[in-house]
Amino acid sequence: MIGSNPIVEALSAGGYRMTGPRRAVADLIAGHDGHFTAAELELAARERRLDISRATLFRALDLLTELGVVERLDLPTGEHAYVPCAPAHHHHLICSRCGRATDVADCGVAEAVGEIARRSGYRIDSHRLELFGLCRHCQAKTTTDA
Amino acid sequence: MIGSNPIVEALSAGGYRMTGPRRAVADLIAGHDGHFTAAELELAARERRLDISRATLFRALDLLTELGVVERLDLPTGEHAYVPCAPAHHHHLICSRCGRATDVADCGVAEAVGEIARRSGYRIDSHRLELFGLCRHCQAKTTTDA
DNA sequence: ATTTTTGCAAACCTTTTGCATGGAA
DNA sequence: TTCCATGCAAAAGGTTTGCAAAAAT
Repeated sequence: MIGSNPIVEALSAGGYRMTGPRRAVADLIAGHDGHFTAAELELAARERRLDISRATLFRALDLLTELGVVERLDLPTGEHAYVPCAPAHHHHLICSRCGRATDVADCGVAEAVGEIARRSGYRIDSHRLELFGLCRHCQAKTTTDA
Repeated sequence: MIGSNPIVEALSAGGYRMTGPRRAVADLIAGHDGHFTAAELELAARERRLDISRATLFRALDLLTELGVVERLDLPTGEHAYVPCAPAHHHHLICSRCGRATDVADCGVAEAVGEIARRSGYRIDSHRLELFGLCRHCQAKTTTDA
């Protein structure tokens, strides 16, 4: 967990100052592989006695979203959550149980989108696909632990 | 605009009471073919001197969402919006300029989703695809009127 | 030294809730 | 007449902002 953190790297690559709070947020996120809400992150920070004000936390999340190392997504419940991810186009596959998010390559989505464009006459500029289900691990554990 | 309104129908089919506010919301939505936020709908109601309290408006939107005649979606900006739609699985193609939303049939998305499931090992329970672009009409009007 | 970032606290915006009143069936 | 739905107003979230102090370059 010590060592290169892609988020830290993105910050310095972007010319942003490396501050305590930002580093803390970066580490918090890096040590977390599911999606998380701002509130959850705040709680995690408090538990580890990292003192980050809410405003700073939101500002950091905004920044990281802009840098593309984190993406904001909308859960089916309407909650806003964030997932760490590589700054490239991809889709998110989210486990409804453990919250783990996996980046998904295209797998034919682009083609389908092209077909939709053709049929509708729209010029499609962007699309967002969010997939929800159970990861392999959680399927195996049937409905055991929380 | 007088006559059958699918929203009104869905309400009565669902066994809900047909009240003034609900009818007003139904008409407001039916007379609007783009997406809209709760705030926009509230404004529209006020302009037409329809007196609907905010609480009622939100309650109506919830109800209509449950009935599946309206769907809540998340714009790229993070705003919550609603679109009127048929109660079946489909995707939304949204014009970034005029806000009009079109329901889109599958066009190969299901296959792509299947492929993603196969490769990832996830059991995919649901997915949501939102497409953003310019409708034919707005493409034609290049960048003219708002 | 300069510029960015932070923390605080208040403001804001959106959505929800409790409860008494009013309206549909 | 009996429930369901509404309005109000307050509360509850979630997120943003202004500004002075603190920290990074």
